[in-house]
Amino acid sequence: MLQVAQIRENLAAYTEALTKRNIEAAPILEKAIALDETRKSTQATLDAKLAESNKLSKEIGMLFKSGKGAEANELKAKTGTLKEETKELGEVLNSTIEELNALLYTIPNIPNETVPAGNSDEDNEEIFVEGDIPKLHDGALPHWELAKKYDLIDFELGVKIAGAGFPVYKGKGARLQRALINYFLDKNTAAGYQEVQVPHLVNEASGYGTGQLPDKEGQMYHVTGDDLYLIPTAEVPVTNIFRGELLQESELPVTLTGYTPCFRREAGSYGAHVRGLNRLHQFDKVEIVRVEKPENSYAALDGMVEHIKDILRELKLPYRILRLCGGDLGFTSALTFDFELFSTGQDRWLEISSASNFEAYQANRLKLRYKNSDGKNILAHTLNGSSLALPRVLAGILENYQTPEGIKIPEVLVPYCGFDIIN
RNA sequence: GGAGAGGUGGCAGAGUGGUAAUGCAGCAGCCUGCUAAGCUGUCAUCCUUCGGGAUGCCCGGGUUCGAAUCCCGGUCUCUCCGCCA
Repeated sequence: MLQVAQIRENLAAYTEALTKRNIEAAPILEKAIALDETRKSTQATLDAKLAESNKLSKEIGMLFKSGKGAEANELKAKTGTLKEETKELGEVLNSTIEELNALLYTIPNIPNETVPAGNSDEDNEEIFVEGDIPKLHDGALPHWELAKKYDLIDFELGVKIAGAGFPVYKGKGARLQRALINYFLDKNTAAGYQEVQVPHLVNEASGYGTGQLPDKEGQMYHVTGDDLYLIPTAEVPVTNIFRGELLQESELPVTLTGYTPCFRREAGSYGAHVRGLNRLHQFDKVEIVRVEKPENSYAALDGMVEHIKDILRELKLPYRILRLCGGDLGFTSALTFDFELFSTGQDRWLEISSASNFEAYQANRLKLRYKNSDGKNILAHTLNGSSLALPRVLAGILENYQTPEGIKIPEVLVPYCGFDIIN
C-alpha cells in the first residue's frame, strides 16, 4: 500500500498519475490525508494524557515505597477520569487507524511516469518484437487439436477428475512440460537466481502481503476449513518469505526462482479465447522474484526483461513486449512489461510472461525493509516476473513447430526431453 | 487429535507487579603500526514546537494507580503420545 507521508508530499503528482488508471483519486487521497491528520492529533492528545497518567503512577509507586499510603490513595482517586479519557481516545485512535488502512488497501500503486494512459489491453504499447513467425503447411492446427492428435493432453479427462480447466498431460506432452520446467529453472539459476520450493497454500497474511487480498479475493481458491488460499502465482509465497524481515544492505539484491502450480478461479471467463491451454484453473509457472534497493529496481526490471528475452530467443519463438497501459496495469504494480508469444495455430498473441516493479508498494504491506549505511530502515523494492508460464509456451511450441511429419522439439529442449519429435 | 513447555530488539539472552539488563553483529567517530582490538556514541515504531512524549516483550481482551510479569481467549513453535507419506 502507499505511504501516507508520500501521499501528502506528492498529492498533485499522485492524483495526476492515477488518472492513467482512470481513477478520480483526489477525494480518496485527500481523505487518507485527513484521516491521518485525525490519527496524529488523536495520538498527540492521547500521548499527553498517558504521560500524565504515567507520571501519577510513578508518584504513587514512590509514595507506597516510602510508606505514605494515605497520600498515595489520595492520588489514586485522581486517576479515574484520566483512565476513562485514555480509554475513549484509544478507541477513537484504533477506529481511525482501521478506517485509514481499509482506505489505503483500496488505492492501487502509482504508475511509473512511462506508463501510457489507456483503458484496456488494446492501449498497451508495443515496444519490441523479435523472431520469425513461421509459415506453416496446409492443414496446420491449433494446439488443442494437436494435443488430441498426438495424445499429449486430455482435457475431458481433467473435467472428469476435477472440472474444466484442469487438463491431464500425457506421455510426451507431460514430458515436454517437465522439460520446459527444468529448462526454465536451469536458465534462471544460471542467471544467478536461487531456486526455492515453497508452499502452494498460503495464509491470509501472505495474501495481504503481496496484495492479492483484499483486491482479488474472488480469484483465489479458498480452503475454508483451514482458512488457507491456493496460490494464484509463486509470487505470493516467494515474496512473503520476506514479510516482516529487516535485511542488511549487503544481503541485497535478493534473487529467487521457483516452480509452482498456480490456481486461479477465473470466474466469468468463458468463450473462444479460453480454449485449450489458453486459460486454465491450474497451470504451471516458473517465477523469478527480486528484492532490490530502490535506486536499483528499474535497472533490475530491465535485467529481468533481458533475461526473459534470452530464453525466448533460445526457444526460437516469435514474441513481442508490451508496456502495459494504466488501465491494464496490475493493482500493485508501478510498471509492467508483458511478453506475448505469437500463436500461429490461432493467429494471435498469447501472454506468456509479465515482469513488474512494485516499488515499495508490496514492501510497505509486507514490512520488508533493509538497514542502509546510515542505519536507517528503508522499504525495499520488490519485483517479479514469469520465467516462464508453461501452458501457453507449450501451446506455442506445439503450434509453431508443427510439420507434416510431426512436432519438432526446439533444439535446447531435446536434451531435456530425450526425443526430438512428437509424431 | 491428546498432554506438557514455551514465544522478549537483526541475533543470543536476563528479567515473577514499580515502568525492558547484558552479550554478539551492524553503523558513525576516536585511538593504537602487527591479520585486529579497545573506547565513545548509535542501533524497534509513532508524534514533536527537537526540550521531550507515547507505544513496544506473539496477537486480542481483562484485573491494577501501575503488567514482559497476574487472569481469559486466540495463535504459533518445541517435546512426548496417537495417526501417517
